[in-house]
Amino acid sequence: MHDKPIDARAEEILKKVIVNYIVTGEPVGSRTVAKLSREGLSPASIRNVMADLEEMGFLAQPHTSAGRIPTDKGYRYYVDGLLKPPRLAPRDRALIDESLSRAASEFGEAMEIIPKLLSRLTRQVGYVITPPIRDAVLKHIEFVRLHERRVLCVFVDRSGVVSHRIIEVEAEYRQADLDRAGRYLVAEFAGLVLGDIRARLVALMAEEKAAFDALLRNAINLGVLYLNAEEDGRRLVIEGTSNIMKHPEFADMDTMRRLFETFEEKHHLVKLLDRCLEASGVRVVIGSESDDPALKSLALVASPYQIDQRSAGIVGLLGPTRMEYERAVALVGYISRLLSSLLTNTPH
Amino acid sequence: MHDKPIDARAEEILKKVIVNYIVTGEPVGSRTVAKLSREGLSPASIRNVMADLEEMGFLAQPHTSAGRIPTDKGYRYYVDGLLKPPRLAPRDRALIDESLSRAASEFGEAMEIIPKLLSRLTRQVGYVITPPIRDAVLKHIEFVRLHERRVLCVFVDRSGVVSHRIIEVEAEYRQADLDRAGRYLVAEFAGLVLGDIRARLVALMAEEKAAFDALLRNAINLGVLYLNAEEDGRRLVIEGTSNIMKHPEFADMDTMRRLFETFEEKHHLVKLLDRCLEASGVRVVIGSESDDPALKSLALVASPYQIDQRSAGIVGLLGPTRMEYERAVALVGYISRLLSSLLTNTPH
DNA sequence: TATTGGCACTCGACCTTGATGAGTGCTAAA
DNA sequence: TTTAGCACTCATCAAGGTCGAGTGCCAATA
Repeated sequence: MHDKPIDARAEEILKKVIVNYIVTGEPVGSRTVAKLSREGLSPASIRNVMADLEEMGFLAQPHTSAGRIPTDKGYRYYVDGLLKPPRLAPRDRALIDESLSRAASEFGEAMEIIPKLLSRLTRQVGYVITPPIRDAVLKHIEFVRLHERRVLCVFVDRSGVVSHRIIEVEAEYRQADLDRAGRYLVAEFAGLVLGDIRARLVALMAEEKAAFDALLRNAINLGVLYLNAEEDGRRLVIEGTSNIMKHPEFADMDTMRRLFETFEEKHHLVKLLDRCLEASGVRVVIGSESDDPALKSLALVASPYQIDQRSAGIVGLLGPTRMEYERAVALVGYISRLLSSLLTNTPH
Repeated sequence: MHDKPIDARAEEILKKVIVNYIVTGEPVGSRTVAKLSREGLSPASIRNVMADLEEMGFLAQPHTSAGRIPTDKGYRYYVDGLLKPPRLAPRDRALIDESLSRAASEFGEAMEIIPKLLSRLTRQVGYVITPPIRDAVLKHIEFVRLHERRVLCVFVDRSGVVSHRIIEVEAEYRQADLDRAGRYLVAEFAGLVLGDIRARLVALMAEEKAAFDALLRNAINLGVLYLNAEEDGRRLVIEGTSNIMKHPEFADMDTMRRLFETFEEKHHLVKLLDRCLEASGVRVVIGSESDDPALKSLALVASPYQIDQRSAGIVGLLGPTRMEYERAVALVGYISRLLSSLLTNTPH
C-alpha cells in the first residue's frame, strides 16, 4: 500500500522538515534543514531533495519563495514510519495516574474527567465515546407507570450507570405488575449483557405464548419493548473546543465556524469517529483522510478501550494537523490502556 | 433610578440611531438620521443633539470622523422606554407552536428542543436552565446496592425525569431492605416536592429514634442521605454557540476564545444567569451590566418559567449587544409562557 | 432664540510604491 | 554527485497619498 520511493537521506530530510514545522509553525527552508543536519549537506543539495519530496506529494510550498510545509501525505509517512515508539514523559504519566485514580471508582466521573485531562495536557480537544448500551451488564431494571400507556424504564448497569427511556405499551399496566416484571427480569438475567438478554427474550417470545403465565408475558413484553428501541446510548463527551482557537492556522473565522458547527453535531461526529476506527490500538487520521470537509485541517488521534476484553468505546483527541504526534499517540495510548484496566477491574 | 434628561426629539433621534445601527451594523451619521426623520431637521441640528447624547453617555463614536453607535446605556434606555409592546410575528408563533407541540409530552425533550429552537429562530445562542431538583415531585424512588457501602439512588419525577446519585452509607444494607425503604418512601411521600420531603424526614429524624422500627429508620436514613447531598441538579442546556461567530463584531480571536471558555464553564454561567434574574417577566441584561468581562459585548434576554405557579427555571438567549431586542423579547416571552403552561398541564 | 448652511478638520479605509529578505530553481564548476 | 553562485519570486512591512464620510464650530438666517 505505502509507496516508499524514499531513500534514507530524503527520509531524514522529510523528518527534519516535519519536526521543525511542528515546533515552529513556520515553513521550513533548506538553510534551516542544513543547519539541523549534522552530516554537512549544503542547502543546495537539500533543495534538490526537497523538490523531489514536493513532486512526490510529501511537502508543499505555501508560495514560491517560502519554505516547505508537510502535506497530509507527508504527515502520514511520518506517523507511520518515522515515529519513535511512544514513550510517555514521567510527569505526564504521574499527572494522569493522579487524576484518574481519584475518579476511577465511578464510571460516569471517569467519562467526565478523561476528555478534560486530555484537553488540558495537550491544549487540544479531548473526547471519549461511552460504551454502547447493548454491552451494559444488567444490575437492576425497573418500570414506572407514568400515564396511561406510557411506561418509564430505568436501567442500572453493573457499575452504577443509569439509563432510562420512555416506552409506549399496548395496554395499561398496574404499577404492581410492572414491579413484578422488573423483579423477574433482574432475578433471571442479572449479570448478563443487554445484547444477550435481548436475544434470549426474543427467543422466549417466539415460543408458544400460551405456555407462560401473565407475569412472564409482561416481563418479556416490557423487556423487549425497552431493548428494541433503537438507540445505542453512546454519548460523545468532548472538552476543550475553545483550545482550537489558540492555533494560528485557524485565523479564518469561516472555517472555524463550520468546525464548531461540527462539534455541535455530536451525533454525526460519533459516526465519523467509529468509521475511522475499526482496528485496535492507537490510530491517527490526518486531515483529508477523513471525508468530512470541516475536519480538513485537523488530525485525530484515537484509540478504543475495552471492558472485559470487549471493545467498548473510543478515547482520543483532535487538533490541527500540525500536532505533536509523538506525545499525542503516547498519551492516548496510555490513557486507553489505563481506562481499560480500570473498567475491567471495576467492582461488581 | 432612571435619569431621563432627554426631551422628545432627542429620544426620537436616539431611537433612530439605535434601530438603524441594529439593522446595518454601521455607525450612524447625522445625514442618515436626517433622511430617516420625516420632520425635516437638518443634519447640523441633529449633530448638536447627537453631541448631547454622546455627552450624556447614550452614544459613542468609534473614532472622530465616524457616525455614532449606541453605548450599553443607550441600549438600556431603548429597551426600557422605547420598545414597542412585544408582538410576535405570526410565522414565528406558528413555528414555535409546531415545534413544541410535538415535543411537549416529554419534559426532557422539551429541554432539548427549546434552546435549539431559539437558536435557530434568532441565529444566536439559545439556552434553558432546568428546574432545581428540590422542586421535583416524587413519583418513584429506588435504592440499588452497588458495592459494600455504596448505594445508588434513582429518583423519578412526576413527569418522568430521572435523576440519580451514588451515596455512601454508614453500614451495609441488603438489597431487600433497600427495596422496602424505597417502597415506604413512595407510599408515604409520592406527590410531594423533594424540598418538603426532606424537611419532613429531618423532622422525623429529630424525634425519638427508638420509636421507629428498622424499616422506617432505614428509609429515613437513606432519604436524608440522598436529599442532603448538595447539588441543585440544574443543568444548563445551551445551543447554537457557533452562531456567535457569524457576527462581525467578534472578528477578534482572543475575545472569542475567552467567550467560548465561558460557554464551557456551564456551572459558572448558571450562577451568573440566575443572579441576573430574581424578578419575573422577560429581562434584558446588556453588556457590562453583567459583571463577567467575557460577556462585555453580549446581551442576554432571559425569562423565568413556572411549574404550577412556582418559578422553576430560566429560558432565554444570548447574542451581541447589537441585537433585535424587540423580536428577542417577544420570542423569549412567548416561549417562557408556553413552556410554563405545558409543564403545568403535564399529566401526572 | 433655535435652526441651518458653510467650512475646515479628522481619521479610517484603501491603494500604490519601494525596500527587505527569505527562499527558491537553475546552471556551471569542482 | 555535490555545491557555489546568481537571478528571480513573492510575502511582509512601512511610508505616502487620495478619498470620503462625518464631525465641530461659527456666522448667518427665519
